[in-house]
Amino acid sequence: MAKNKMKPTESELSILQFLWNLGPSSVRTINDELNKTKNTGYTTTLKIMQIMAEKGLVTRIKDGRNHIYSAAVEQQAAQRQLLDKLLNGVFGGSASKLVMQALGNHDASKRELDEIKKYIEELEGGKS
Amino acid sequence: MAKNKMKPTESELSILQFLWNLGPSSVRTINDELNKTKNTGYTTTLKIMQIMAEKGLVTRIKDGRNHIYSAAVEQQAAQRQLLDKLLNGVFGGSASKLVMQALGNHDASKRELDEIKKYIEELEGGKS
DNA sequence: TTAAAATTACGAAATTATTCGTAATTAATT
DNA sequence: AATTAATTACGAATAATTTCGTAATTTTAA
Repeated sequence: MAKNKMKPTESELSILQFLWNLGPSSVRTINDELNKTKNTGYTTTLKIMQIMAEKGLVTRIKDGRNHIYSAAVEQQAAQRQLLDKLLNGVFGGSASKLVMQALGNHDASKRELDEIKKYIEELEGGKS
Repeated sequence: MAKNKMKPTESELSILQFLWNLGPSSVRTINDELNKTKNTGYTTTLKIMQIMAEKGLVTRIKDGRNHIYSAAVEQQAAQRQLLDKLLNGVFGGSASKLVMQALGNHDASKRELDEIKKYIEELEGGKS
């Protein structure tokens, strides 16, 4: 099983986040991380990571007795997928509503706001 | 029945979306809407809405032979909760990353971009 | 070299979510 | 009133996801 556009489940996503942040990691490492916030059995984590490998969400190599897993989907792709889901799920597809809500609630710094403004101007460059 | 903070499932969210947009509606109405994009049996929709009532996600009143359902969670509350989760979950808490990704992927119109820019300037007003 | 410890493989149980069939109920129509 | 049509209630089938027990394998240590 290796085809693209496989959509990660909730718990697959939380494992991917660790792989993105920590880089290639063993099951043990990931399971330890998970257990900082949620009690999860080792074989549970293992199983999910094995399933992820079947789906092509991660790759793995042997290293001694361990397997070392690496994310095989780009963080950006996952961000995009979740953003889509949120956008259509609860913002009625309006990106600008989402954006304004995000900015309003989360109090970005002036520098961030300037960055975004600049980015918008770039986007508008290709539009006007 | 149950208390708040119930997290809607995927299909519950799509029903909430219609209730938010259309206001209080019968099962028939919602099912018709759903069937514009996805083939869904009437009793399936009914069942999910009944479950939502048990969870307290919707309320309902009798109207003749029908029940009329209303969203019992505010759209904004749901937006904010899910946005927070996404932000901290996959965007490392960076609202600007999220915003730029949203704008980049979803190709807002020039008018929308202008609106957002204006909104940013308002926000900056209270910051400079 | 054997025993202990850690890891992987496998399968199946448990949980959660979705779908739908059928019976019971209610309202409208004749 | 009797028939028909629509809706609700209920329960169970299906599907998807998560969890975990146990056996097999591999490495480390005694």
